[in-house]
Amino acid sequence: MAETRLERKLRATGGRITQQRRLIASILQQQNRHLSAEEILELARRQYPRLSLATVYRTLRRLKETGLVRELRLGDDCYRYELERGEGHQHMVCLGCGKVIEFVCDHCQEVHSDLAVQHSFEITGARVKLLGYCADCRARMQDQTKEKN
Amino acid sequence: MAETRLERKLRATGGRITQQRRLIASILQQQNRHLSAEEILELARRQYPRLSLATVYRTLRRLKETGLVRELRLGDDCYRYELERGEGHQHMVCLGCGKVIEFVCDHCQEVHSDLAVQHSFEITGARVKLLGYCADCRARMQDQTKEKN
DNA sequence: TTATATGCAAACAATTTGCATCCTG
DNA sequence: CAGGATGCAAATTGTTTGCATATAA
Repeated sequence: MAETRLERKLRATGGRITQQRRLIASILQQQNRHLSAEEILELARRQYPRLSLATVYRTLRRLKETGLVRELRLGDDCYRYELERGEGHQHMVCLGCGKVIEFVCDHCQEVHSDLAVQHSFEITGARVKLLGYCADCRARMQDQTKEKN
Repeated sequence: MAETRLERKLRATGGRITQQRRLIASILQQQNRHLSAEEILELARRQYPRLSLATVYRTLRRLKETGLVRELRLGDDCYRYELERGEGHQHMVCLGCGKVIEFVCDHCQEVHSDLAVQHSFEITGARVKLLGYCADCRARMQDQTKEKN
């Protein structure tokens, strides 16, 4: 259970297990996608209306420090959070519609390791973000071009 | 000359060539590293003291749109800007001292292209950010551990 | 019981915007 | 000369913090 993992990690860093923390962790687990603090707040308030945004941020920071949560930027100016799943997935972000496509790339990881050795750098985390256009948006752009002719 | 390239690009998108824009572009060119808007302002004001931060941001946005400038996030909560050099370099960011190591990785680009094909995604830009610790910081951490013994 | 977590409101920092004025084309 | 660009100050947005209160251990 993620609950157990959460509790273990929190206790290991001298933290307490509160309703709020459990709730936020469970939301990240259920949704299984990069949520913003605001989105987490909204979802969490359905079950616990008095939750504050400050607590969401504080909890996310804590979970990030324990390594349970991964923090990223996808292009809209806010941090996004997702449960660390350990498979090191990465993201493609469509500049047309904002859609985010996840992918796992073992090959990337090998290349990164090689680079790290070359620069005597020790990698603790990698962020790959491919910007561009998804198939749908490209199709839409095609259509619009046709219309004009 | 970059001046010419700047002028061409700006005109192509219906923009005007002003002292401020020229200055900001030349700073990015000379410094040849990821600067924040504040840093650019500070450098620019040495030559043109009445420059405003708003103009810096507006100019950077414009240069980004024309493809002359690349915008990135390196971990300190502000955007950083660098002249688009076309060789698609990427960054390692040291979590200890903030140092940024640049690297060029042709192999990465190949892998990204393959991924794009697989997901029928069209890549217009790639951001790879490797987080971790540089050699200096690791050495320092070693020393500190020794001290305690 | 006591230190950690919370909620609320206020504080902050980075970026954007409205508007009168300036200047390029 | 007209419309885009600038400077200034005010506004916005996302995130953090201070403090009194609540709660897990």
